[in-house]
Amino acid sequence: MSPAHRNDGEVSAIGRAAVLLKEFRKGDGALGIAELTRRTGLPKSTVHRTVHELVRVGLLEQAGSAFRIGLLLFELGQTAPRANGLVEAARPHMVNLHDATGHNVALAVLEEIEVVYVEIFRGDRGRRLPQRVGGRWPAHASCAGKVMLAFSPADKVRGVLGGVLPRLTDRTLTDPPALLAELAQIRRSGVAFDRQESIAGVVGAAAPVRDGDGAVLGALAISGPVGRISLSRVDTAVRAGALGISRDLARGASVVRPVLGLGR
Amino acid sequence: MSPAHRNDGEVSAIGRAAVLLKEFRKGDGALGIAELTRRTGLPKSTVHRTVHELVRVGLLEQAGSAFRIGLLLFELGQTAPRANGLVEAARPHMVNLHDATGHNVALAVLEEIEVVYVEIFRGDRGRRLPQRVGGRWPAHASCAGKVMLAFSPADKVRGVLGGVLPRLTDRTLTDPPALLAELAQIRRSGVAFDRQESIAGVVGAAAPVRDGDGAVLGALAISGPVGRISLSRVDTAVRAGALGISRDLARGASVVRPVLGLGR
DNA sequence: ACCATCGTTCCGATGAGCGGGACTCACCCC
DNA sequence: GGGGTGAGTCCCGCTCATCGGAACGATGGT
Repeated sequence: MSPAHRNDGEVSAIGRAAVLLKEFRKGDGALGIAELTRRTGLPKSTVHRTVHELVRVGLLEQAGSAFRIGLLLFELGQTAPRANGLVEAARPHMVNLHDATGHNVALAVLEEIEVVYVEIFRGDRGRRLPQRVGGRWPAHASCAGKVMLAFSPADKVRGVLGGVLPRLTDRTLTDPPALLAELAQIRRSGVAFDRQESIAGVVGAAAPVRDGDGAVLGALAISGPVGRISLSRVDTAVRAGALGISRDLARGASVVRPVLGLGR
Repeated sequence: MSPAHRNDGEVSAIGRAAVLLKEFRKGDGALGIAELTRRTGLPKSTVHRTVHELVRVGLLEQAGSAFRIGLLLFELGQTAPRANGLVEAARPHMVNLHDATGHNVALAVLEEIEVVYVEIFRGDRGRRLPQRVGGRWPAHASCAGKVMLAFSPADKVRGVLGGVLPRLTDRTLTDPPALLAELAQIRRSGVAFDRQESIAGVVGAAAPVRDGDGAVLGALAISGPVGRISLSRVDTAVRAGALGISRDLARGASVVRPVLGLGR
């Protein structure tokens, strides 16, 4: 009822729980009740009750008087199907690319207006890159994101362009017409480049990974420090890698697990 | 109020949500409303409402008329702190062991009466093993579980012995006194063996991984098909590997992230 | 045309969740 | 010692979101 609207429109108990869980994405480790209260703006007693409930069901775990992600979440996250089949098919190709180039090799999927990295092999100089497996990045400011947007239905792209496009570097494309032109160009060439649009001093290239029906499931990207990486050379490598993954996905057909049950 | 008690004592909305989420651990991919209703025993309309709420907050995602783990869960699972620092420290040592032996190399932590595998490198013949990253296994029927139990406080062990100890093979230790004697022996030797106690035809050895204070954080295990793996030889390798990881953990001290922020 | 099974929607009753506020510690600084 | 600050915990009356039985529409196999 307060005129100021909440973070999201969270009314349900589950919504509040999700708001609390999301605070742990930033990877700050363990958080206390007061810290969560401050960050979420929820009433302290609500945070207290909800967090303890989350501990009871195993989604969080208690470490002293602070709380952190529980192993149940780790367990559930490992079974995320969209990531799973894709990563398994991609890994060998990613290793090859990583060995051959020595640069950062990443696999990402598109979620709303952001990309989520599902696997990363870091290059020699890549230890300091902020991208993490499971982390997010604005789609318009990443070659992986741009290539996935380029092959997305128009309404999805419109959704991205509708919001504000954060400017991460002075080269980030934040102008909708410019971005649309770039996407059209990517659609023609089949590859997207990041020319210091995400991080100053870092460039990269990305190509789409498709399933047997041609639908784009994700993107393979190679990136590295400007000067130490040749985009024209990486261009073909990343295309070949993405095609290889796509072919394996089409052959393996069943994105379903090849694992045997033995329940539990 | 029904005399028959539910699966767990779930009364809260969060509890019901967790019951639903746990159904996805088995890795069956996408589940429909009716399927979830059947498995959980919850009323259909409750399942419907709760699942759609979970989709709204991003914990699940909708694929046609079925539902599956959402990327938010993948993301949260990746930040599970207990697993994270440990895996990062362990990975190089695990790769070495894997290259040197060609057998399955696994890293596990203890949660209640089960182990959770946080990283696995499969050996040549290991494709068919049912253990998965993020999967669980009864602690008493695994060398990794036994070695962690051996160095756990007595009341934790009592909790394990209190319940029923499932018999996975005809060699599984299910007799509390026998198991206690085994744990004492492990405490003396510092290494635990699995002599076809978890899976017929598979043997292995495990050693504890400790932090700087000597507290046991997890266990490193090597396993392989009986006959193709020599326990006496693997014994020393797994001890050395576990010590190496422990040393790196103590040096790296801060189990905290070395990553730079760049929020979101 | 029938039946089975799916997902969806409705709606009255109720109790779980809500949250303001009070409480208890532990700690630090006058 | 006294007073402040900020932590986690607890209480309790109000109320609104949750609950779940039941009805509904869509689908598809026989």
